[in-house]
Amino acid sequence: MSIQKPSIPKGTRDFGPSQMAKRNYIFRHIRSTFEKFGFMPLETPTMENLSVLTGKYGEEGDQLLFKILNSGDFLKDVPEDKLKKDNAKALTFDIAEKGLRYDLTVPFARYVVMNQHEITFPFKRYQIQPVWRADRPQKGRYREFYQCDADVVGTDSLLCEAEIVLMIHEVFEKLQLSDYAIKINNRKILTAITEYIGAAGKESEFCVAIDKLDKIGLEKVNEELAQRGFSSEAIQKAQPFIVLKGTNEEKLSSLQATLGQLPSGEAGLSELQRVFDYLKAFGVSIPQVDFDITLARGLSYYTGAIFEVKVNNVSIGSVSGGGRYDNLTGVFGLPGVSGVGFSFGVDRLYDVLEELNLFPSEAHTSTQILIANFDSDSERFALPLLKKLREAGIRAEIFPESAKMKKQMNYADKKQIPFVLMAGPDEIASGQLGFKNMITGEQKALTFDQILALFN
RNA sequence: GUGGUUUUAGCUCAGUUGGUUAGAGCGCCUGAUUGUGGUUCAGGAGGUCGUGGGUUCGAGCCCCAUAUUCCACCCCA
Repeated sequence: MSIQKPSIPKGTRDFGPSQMAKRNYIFRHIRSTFEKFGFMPLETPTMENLSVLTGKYGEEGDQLLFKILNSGDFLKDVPEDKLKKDNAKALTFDIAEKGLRYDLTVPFARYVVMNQHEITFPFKRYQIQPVWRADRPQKGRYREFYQCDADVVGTDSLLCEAEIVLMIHEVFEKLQLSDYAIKINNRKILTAITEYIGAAGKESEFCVAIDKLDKIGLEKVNEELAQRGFSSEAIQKAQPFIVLKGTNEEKLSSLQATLGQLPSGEAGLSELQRVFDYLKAFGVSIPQVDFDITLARGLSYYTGAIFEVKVNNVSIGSVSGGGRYDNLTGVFGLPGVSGVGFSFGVDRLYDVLEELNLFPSEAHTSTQILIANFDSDSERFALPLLKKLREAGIRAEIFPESAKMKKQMNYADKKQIPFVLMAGPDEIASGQLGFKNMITGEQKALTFDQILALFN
């Protein structure tokens, strides 16, 4: 057998100990925030039946699904005529009946429908699991990445939207991020705009174009609108909306005169107003909240509020996003359940914190005390001490063999272990153990109880 | 999915028009120092030049294929 070079699939990564320490630092803060706001954990299978996943993310999304090849002779029951060349698409559902989850929201909706009789509504759940997308990878864009979702289903209350903003704010505060924007908009407002400019029904084309304003500028956006079949009159009428400026309140009131006349506009504007009112009622001021009329978001299931969070001055895209979906469970046979949720992208948050150098040194939690191993007698002497250290809640380990002191010290240094405990023949005889601080290099002779007392 | 880009030691990178034995810094190992890391000094190991083909007397360098990285589009966390 020839030796093969080991490799991992495109767009996936290994996470070593120091990376895991930093990732766990992010997970910790997100999880504790979700729990503080009353969300309960949920996990769903890595793979779903393909029929659960398809058709939920638009045509583009379906193409990004990873499909799982059926076991056994997967061609056995495929009709002859489907096996022709250039027929891969039609063949897909015959040879793959399962797929890897693309996000956490659709599996959640599936779970809600399957467990509707046990669930007490409103149902608040959080879910931290990896998702897979057959995207072309780039920086900050992976084929396997973690999402941290929090959703509430079974209530229309806009209090949920306000609490989502609060949770984002809290997590970012804990991660010491302050220069970011929580962009918020409402699908109903976008609908109203297309109606107002006389292009009703062309909402998604409109969204795709204006979503790029930041990136390509007004002129190109207008070009794109024209390309997508908007009349010059419609584009003209859309201008005031695209370039809308001012505070969130100013934007809302200036839109009242135009979009407020339309039912969808009225609904969208008042919903947004309610969210702002709730935030005010909480007594917090979150200057990062920005009503951005050009925020669109691609996922087709959003119907009300939409969110997106972007950290400023970094090379990474949005790190969080979400919105309200009025009828996600409808396709699974449970109509009339409204939900709202959002998701943190841990992998992108990681890249952001790394780029801004914001990981605290406490992010690495390693061993606190290493016990040096001199010989078999000292090893035997040390084991009860090691047990006592651990019982006191101290992260401790003994070097597993009586290697050269140089090697053991080097091990402690590389692993960033702050203290080394010396209990060799001399120390055992005198009862005074050597306790070395690896940061200062200072070494003291102390009894074991004195050492324990330092960590109480 | 479309177009481009990257790949040479563990890491970051040099490598001339195709020409002998492919280099550096850092890291790693050994010793100075058989009970002390991080500093210093001396020595050492480590490469199928992403992979598979091709052109050539001769390929790290040219050609083809493929993988991978990153970028733009598309879309998104």
